[in-house]
Amino acid sequence: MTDSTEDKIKEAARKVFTQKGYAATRTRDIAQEAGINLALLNYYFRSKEKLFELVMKERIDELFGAVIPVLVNKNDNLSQKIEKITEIYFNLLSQNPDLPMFVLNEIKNKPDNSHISKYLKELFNRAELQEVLDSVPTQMQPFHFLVNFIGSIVFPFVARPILITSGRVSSEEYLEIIKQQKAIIPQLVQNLMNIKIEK
Amino acid sequence: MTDSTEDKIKEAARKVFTQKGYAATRTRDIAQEAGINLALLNYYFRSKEKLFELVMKERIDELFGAVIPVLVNKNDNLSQKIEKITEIYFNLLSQNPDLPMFVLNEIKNKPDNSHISKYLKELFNRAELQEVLDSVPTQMQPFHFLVNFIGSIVFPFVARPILITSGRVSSEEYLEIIKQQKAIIPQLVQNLMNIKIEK
DNA sequence: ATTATTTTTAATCATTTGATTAAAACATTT
DNA sequence: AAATGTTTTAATCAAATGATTAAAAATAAT
Repeated sequence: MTDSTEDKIKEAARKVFTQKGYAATRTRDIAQEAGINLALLNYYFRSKEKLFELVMKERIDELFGAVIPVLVNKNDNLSQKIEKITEIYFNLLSQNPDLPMFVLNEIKNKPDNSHISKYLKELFNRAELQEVLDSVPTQMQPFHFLVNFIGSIVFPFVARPILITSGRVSSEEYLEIIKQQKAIIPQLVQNLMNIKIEK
Repeated sequence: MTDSTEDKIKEAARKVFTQKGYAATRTRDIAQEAGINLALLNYYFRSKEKLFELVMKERIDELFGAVIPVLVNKNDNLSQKIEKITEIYFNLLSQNPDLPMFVLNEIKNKPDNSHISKYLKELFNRAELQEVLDSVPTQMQPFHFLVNFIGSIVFPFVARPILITSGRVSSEEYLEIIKQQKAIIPQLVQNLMNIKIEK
């Protein structure tokens, strides 16, 4: 617990921004969460906006960067990669259920933030990604395949608030759904590769 | 174009709230969008919060209510219902791409708003829904099936901002993905029903 | 036409909010 | 220990924001 003040603020910002989103977050919330004087936030990070961009980059890294090592690894074949990515994502999202919604929503809200969009472009245009996508035996566009694969992982997490709030699913049942979803992903992906596209 | 003042405000609120979310929306934005004096917003709707709840209910209705008639219709069998629901959703979301993210996000942000949660509970606990779910021949929980079905429709829309901003997909290519996604939904759903669950 | 009622406006209020400042407290160097 | 540099605090600012008010304008009722 001997975090530097700077780290305490960044950590608090990460938590509050992710939970409430940029617009609903008050710099005072962050200061309180970090247990520091409000002025220190500006002393270390200049502005709410700057602090946000920092956090946002880190969260994007967390969400997308985690799979890069797997994609790059030449020892794994496609189905091994898919298995590992699934494993990584279910762990990551179980620990950070708000993460995907946060990133999706903030990118939607500020699509023209140059820092962030530049960062995203770099991540999504890496040669390694293209290489793996090219190796997918599918009739649909490889990127379309990716959307479905990732969607089947992410959507149950994004939909959690509505499932719980609707009262249709208890917290325990929700966990059961997540667990089962993880188990069936290999089948879902296999089925995806067998999808027939009519020309 | 002879909308009443009240309707003009509600329409503007619907637009701005959906686009920017509750927290980022300024009542002045709504007033300007509606072309009315700011005070009229409070005159007709008391507060930002009240106006928001009104809009939110309508949007929830739009997002979930549209499929009720299809579910209820006794003349259609399951695959016909799925086909019709797919059709309805792709049309709805093509016209309202921000709608699902808005609803998902705001419910996440205010899960304990009593009005809204009560409304959601009613929608999700209708007997008709249960009846249809019970008719799905699947090894997974019927509600889990629903999450995957709806996810394969909604996720491509939720992911749009990130796909476009990443530069990996042009607007035209995105439309192509959506179009193809719609076309393969019957296969996806069929595959879903064939998923094997190990006990 | 006059009065009453409803709708609209401009001005203003009280809070909230992001940010700054000047001084204090603390740490480091000489 | 004195001087210098860094971090922290309390107080404050200016702008933004949701909301109200009192008067004006428009509409309806008598």
